[in-house]
Amino acid sequence: MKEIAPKFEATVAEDRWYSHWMQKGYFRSVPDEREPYTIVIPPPNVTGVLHMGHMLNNTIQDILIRRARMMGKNALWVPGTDHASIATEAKVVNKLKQDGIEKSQLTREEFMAHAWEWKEKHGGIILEQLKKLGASCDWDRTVFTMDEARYESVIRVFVDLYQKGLIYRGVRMVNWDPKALTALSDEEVIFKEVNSKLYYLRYKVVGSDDEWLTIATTRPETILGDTAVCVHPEDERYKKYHGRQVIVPLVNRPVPVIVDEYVDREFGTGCLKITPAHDINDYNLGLKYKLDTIDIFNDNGTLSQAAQLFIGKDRFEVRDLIVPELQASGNLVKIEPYLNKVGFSERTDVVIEPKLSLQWFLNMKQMAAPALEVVMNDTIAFHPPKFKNTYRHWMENVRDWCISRQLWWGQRIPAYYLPNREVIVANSAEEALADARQQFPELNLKATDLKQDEDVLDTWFSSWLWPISVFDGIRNPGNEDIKYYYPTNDLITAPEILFFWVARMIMAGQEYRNDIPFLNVYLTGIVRDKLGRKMSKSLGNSPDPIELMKKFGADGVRVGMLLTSPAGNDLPFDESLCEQGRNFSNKIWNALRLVTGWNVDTTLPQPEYASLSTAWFEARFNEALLQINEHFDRYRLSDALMTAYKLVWDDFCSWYLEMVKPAYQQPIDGKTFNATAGFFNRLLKVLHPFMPFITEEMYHLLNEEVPADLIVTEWPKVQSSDTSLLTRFDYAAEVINALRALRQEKNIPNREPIKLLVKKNDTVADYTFDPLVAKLCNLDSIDYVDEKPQGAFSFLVKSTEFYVPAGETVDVAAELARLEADLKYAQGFLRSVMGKLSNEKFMAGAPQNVIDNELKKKTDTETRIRVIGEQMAGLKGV
RNA sequence: GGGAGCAUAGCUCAGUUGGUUUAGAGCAUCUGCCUUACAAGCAGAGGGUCACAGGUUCGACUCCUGUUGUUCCCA
Repeated sequence: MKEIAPKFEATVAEDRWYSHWMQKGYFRSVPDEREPYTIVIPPPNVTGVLHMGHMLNNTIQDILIRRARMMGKNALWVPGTDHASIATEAKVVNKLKQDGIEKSQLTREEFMAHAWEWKEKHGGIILEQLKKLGASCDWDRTVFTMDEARYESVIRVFVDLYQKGLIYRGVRMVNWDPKALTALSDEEVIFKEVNSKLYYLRYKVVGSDDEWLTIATTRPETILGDTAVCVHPEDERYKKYHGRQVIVPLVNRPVPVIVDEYVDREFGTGCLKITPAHDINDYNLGLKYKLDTIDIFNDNGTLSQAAQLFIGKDRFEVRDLIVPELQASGNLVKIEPYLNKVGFSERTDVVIEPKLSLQWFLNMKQMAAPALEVVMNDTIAFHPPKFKNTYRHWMENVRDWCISRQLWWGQRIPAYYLPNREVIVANSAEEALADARQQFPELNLKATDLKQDEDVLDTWFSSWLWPISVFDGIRNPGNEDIKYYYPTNDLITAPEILFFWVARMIMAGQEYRNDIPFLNVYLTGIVRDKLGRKMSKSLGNSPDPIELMKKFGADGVRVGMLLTSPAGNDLPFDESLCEQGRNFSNKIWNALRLVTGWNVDTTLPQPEYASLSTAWFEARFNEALLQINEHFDRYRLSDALMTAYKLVWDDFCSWYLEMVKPAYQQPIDGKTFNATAGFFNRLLKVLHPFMPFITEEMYHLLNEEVPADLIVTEWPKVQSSDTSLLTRFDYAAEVINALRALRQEKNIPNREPIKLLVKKNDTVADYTFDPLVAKLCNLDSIDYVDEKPQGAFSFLVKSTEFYVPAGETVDVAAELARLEADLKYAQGFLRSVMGKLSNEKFMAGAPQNVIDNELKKKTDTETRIRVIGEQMAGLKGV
């Protein structure tokens, strides 16, 4: 007998076990002869702090890793962080601003020094927080997307793809962030509905006295860049203007009326102004009709010289200023309220300005085809598979990837410009110089003649190499780690980055390893609040994960996160989920207190009820373990957890422990105790991936001598057992439940023993569990009778009648009402069975086993109806 | 506007090639219990026209069509 604290002190135990595991090096993995099991973490941003999305995502990864470790695999979970160009640079710029320093005052080198300082100070916070959660990452392998190996890998890949002709530089319409002063990828633009206005403006037709074309626009300030207006070729209203010119208001520029089917005749007036420099569709029309392109904006969103008017003023200020001027000039027809979608920068939240600029692009077509193929043919399995559709849609319509960003924090593009405007792409300035000298010996180039591109690469251009670069597989493709761990097994991430991360990793894998980067992609949902809103810092609707873990324990929170989050489904988070997790911790803790509190007397023989109980639980455990393994194999982690939860709470605690529990202050026999402790150990193993801390603690409390810590013990194996006990137990459980209900209904206290009489009808009675029924229901005796006894309460299980002799009079009316309800149900059920059996087509068409089953239902139900009828007759006859 | 997904109990979800009772679980709700591991608990109970309308089939939550609602992606 051992004294166990009445409550599990989560915080203390968590710190203690985590450092113990670390000190023992259990998370460490090096290649050996075992089968590897690998996960690379989706690297969190260095700017980030742990949020609920990370909690969900990393809990899942830890569960998979811990189970794999227990299954004897060489399990490796590689941690690391992402440099997050835009977000980090913004943070550093803000921080400097607070210190009174403008980025523009600094050299690139000075700024980078500040940025690294910031990273060293704040960049590791999130990894420390993951340790609180129990994340069993191999911390010795922690990497960063901008550390030396990763930086160099990115540069090499850029050079390689450039040499393969897949990277090119071109003028394109990009999403320009006028605050961050950088181009953004399409994925970094968030469209929001905005209440704006639709301005109707009339343009005078050249060579007419009073003929006008009226256009509708949400951006009147952009008319300064107009170089055409466009109408639909079939639009009767405008046919007479084909080939004419109109005058752009205020700047009085004559522009052509062009004709194209792109125009939506129903929208606005059916007449569209064309501003090729500031709208992607207009840009394409501009290319098609060789229109002039007038860029009226500066990089910071103010108007440029080219606009002629309002020079230097902000675009939104100009929108307000230009309207009265248009009114004064007689060009404003009307203004209507209008709801439209406007793109905002994900990082700075300013309105995106479509802008023409010179950027670096990666051609995606060629790489997309094989990447699509491996997903469609399930070489890489998506969980759940419904995301294959979305993936295909994107991959079939893939567009070139703008990989340059006008920032400093990131991998600087290794392109070097020569005085003659030629460009050399090389791994280093030295190589570039050598290369340039060879190509242009006449220039007599010095190192200072080469000017490196000012821009850096998109952060995803380093993330897409992650499963390879964490093992240094770009620089050293033959190294032991990459050969052993790649391809990795499972990737756990959110569907929202399926394209710009997952798809690109698949492409990079095929390009640089000629192999997929992972076998399975598990897509988590989004953690939402009760109102269904995405949790976000700006809404302030996200609980602090660290506080949650303090309150409910890391195990409780892990269980809470998993309870209602099947793959691919959003998780409507509520603290009560963690509370449920905490309650479960408390439940198993108390079960431990019960079992360790028993006095064991090895001289005692094992009672019959106890040997039955252990045989039954053995069968039940194996049945559940089989299901749990299946759920894991199918990545149904919520279901695996729920199966374990019910196995522990219902089967082990509510049934089994009550079944074997010795009488108050009585000792338990050694055989039963050992069996119980054995079950408990196996249950702890099954729970360990979900609740690592409390299970490790309990494992040590339960066992006097622990050969190995729970974290590295073997996952239980399914053993053969007497499965017939399961159905026989279910029957006994029905009897027990009926007896408990009877006691409650008739107010018979538990401590008052009762007698049970059994009248079997047709079916052979099963005596197996009689000793247990007797123990759990405090029965004096169980007797089998042929005749219905008088003056007794009765109930039916299947078609067997059970009687409990009543000390008082039986409420005949109540008993009859209950039987009447039973009868009605049975009769209704029989009707539906008979409906099938009397249907000739059913008899002809249904398979034999289905027909047999219906026939069995028929005889069973008929017997039951007969028995109920007899009971009712008996009651009426009294 | 184009595409995809989803719709089962108050909530979150299972329901595996159509046939194991007249559809299950967890939570929540209600009723009774401080019974000696656990009130963070125990013992029970109620709760669903499987979104709607058709169709295929001996048989539909499951397959097909349409409608409505909803979410996401793309424009």
